[in-house]
Amino acid sequence: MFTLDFLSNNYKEQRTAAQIAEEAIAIDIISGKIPSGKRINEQELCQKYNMSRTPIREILRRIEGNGLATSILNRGVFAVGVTKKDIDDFFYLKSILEVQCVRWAIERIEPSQMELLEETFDFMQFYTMSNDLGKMIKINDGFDSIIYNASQSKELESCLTRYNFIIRYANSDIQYPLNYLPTVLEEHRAIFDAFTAKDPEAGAEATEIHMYKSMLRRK
Amino acid sequence: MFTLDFLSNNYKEQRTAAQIAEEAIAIDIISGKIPSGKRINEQELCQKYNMSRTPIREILRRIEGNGLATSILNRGVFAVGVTKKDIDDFFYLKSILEVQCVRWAIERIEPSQMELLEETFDFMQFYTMSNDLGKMIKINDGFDSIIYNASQSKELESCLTRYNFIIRYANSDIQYPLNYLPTVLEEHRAIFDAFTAKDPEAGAEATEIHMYKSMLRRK
DNA sequence: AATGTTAAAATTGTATACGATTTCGGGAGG
DNA sequence: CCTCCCGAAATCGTATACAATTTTAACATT
Repeated sequence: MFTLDFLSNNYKEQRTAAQIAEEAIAIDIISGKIPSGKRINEQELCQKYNMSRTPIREILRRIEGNGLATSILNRGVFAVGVTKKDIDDFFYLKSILEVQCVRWAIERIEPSQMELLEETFDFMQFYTMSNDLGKMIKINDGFDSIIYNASQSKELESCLTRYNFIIRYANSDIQYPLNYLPTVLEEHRAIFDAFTAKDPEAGAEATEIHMYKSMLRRK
Repeated sequence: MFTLDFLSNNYKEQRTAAQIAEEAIAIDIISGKIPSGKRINEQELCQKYNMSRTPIREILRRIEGNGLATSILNRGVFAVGVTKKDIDDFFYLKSILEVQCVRWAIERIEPSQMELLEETFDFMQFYTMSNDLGKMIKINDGFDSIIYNASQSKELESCLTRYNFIIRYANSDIQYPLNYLPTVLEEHRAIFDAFTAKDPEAGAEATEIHMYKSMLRRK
């Protein structure tokens, strides 16, 4: 039925146990379940995720590479948490980078991606009418990731994906006012229209407005 | 003699063999010595850096976390190179982020950091007079890193540091015109003046100009 | 009580071993 | 000559072993 992967609930990428554990550990650090600065004990993780130290250590190195931990020689790896201020920074940087992302995406988007974006926007209209918040949140993410991809900038895409991941799990909740769905639809429509008009500056401006209003919706 | 660490040649952080190997491998990927997409053989690295597979694999995981490699289950890790277009992106993103960085730095800088910045700018004037390009390049980096630090944004600091690292080793050479030193000094003076005047918007504008001219100086 | 010492326990860093999977190359069959 | 199959070699992922370092906790000294 759906041509858009991210709408399907059953859709799951094949992931190894190590990848699952990595995401879980990353979320634990971001959410503060593992407190910032705390030494992360390898043995505990071995027991918790039922693996030997070798894969656990590799996971920790990857997390370190992602900036969520630092290691000190012979003393282990320490969680690097995400403070309230960090989240503010991430939001601000996200808004700056999304503006540039939309600008590039409008300049560089390919026909197949444009089709996907059109299809996605149709779904957004549909879910706004049917008042389905859950589906809407999901498809918003899909809308964003198409744009990230269309920008053809690996760096922008990975930065923004990372920011969204951190923002999501750092319990920085969002207020959903009563008219949230139609409001956000109109914000997206402005961006979408800039894509159909192939007008990067209009897209940048619409994104700036959307980002500003998103920040206001934060608790 | 020097109170500024980064001016001393003998100054070297204590680093483990693994950290040295990691940087070397990262540079090999960035510079293209390890071609993009090539599978990275663990055994070869073991021989080259004289370690067993365990630490080599951990290094590769960290590099993976930094986006310079991807791994495919049971097939190994593959270099993710930096294309000419990637460098263009990095330059562009760097200029956007440095503008914000200066804005925040002027808002947030602490007295001790301001002293350091003043001291550093004095050295810049001195090395411009004595026409010492090598020292000037070094102290420019120092000037930048003080500002990165003063922005009090971990994310900005790590992003910009990474961009500079990649730009440096991706053989994207810079042209040094005859009047390079005095020209760049004036660009920096405009930024420095904004710090003394505590005027974030003036700093942002001066940085935008500086970034724009830096991009023009690229080959 | 506070401080310094020291030996045991815990933890990290590295090497090695081994099963599982992939890659490679030669030979059979078309 | 090309394709397919299959066994050997190479390579990867994980477990385990052991050396090096740090942490701890008890004890002695002041």
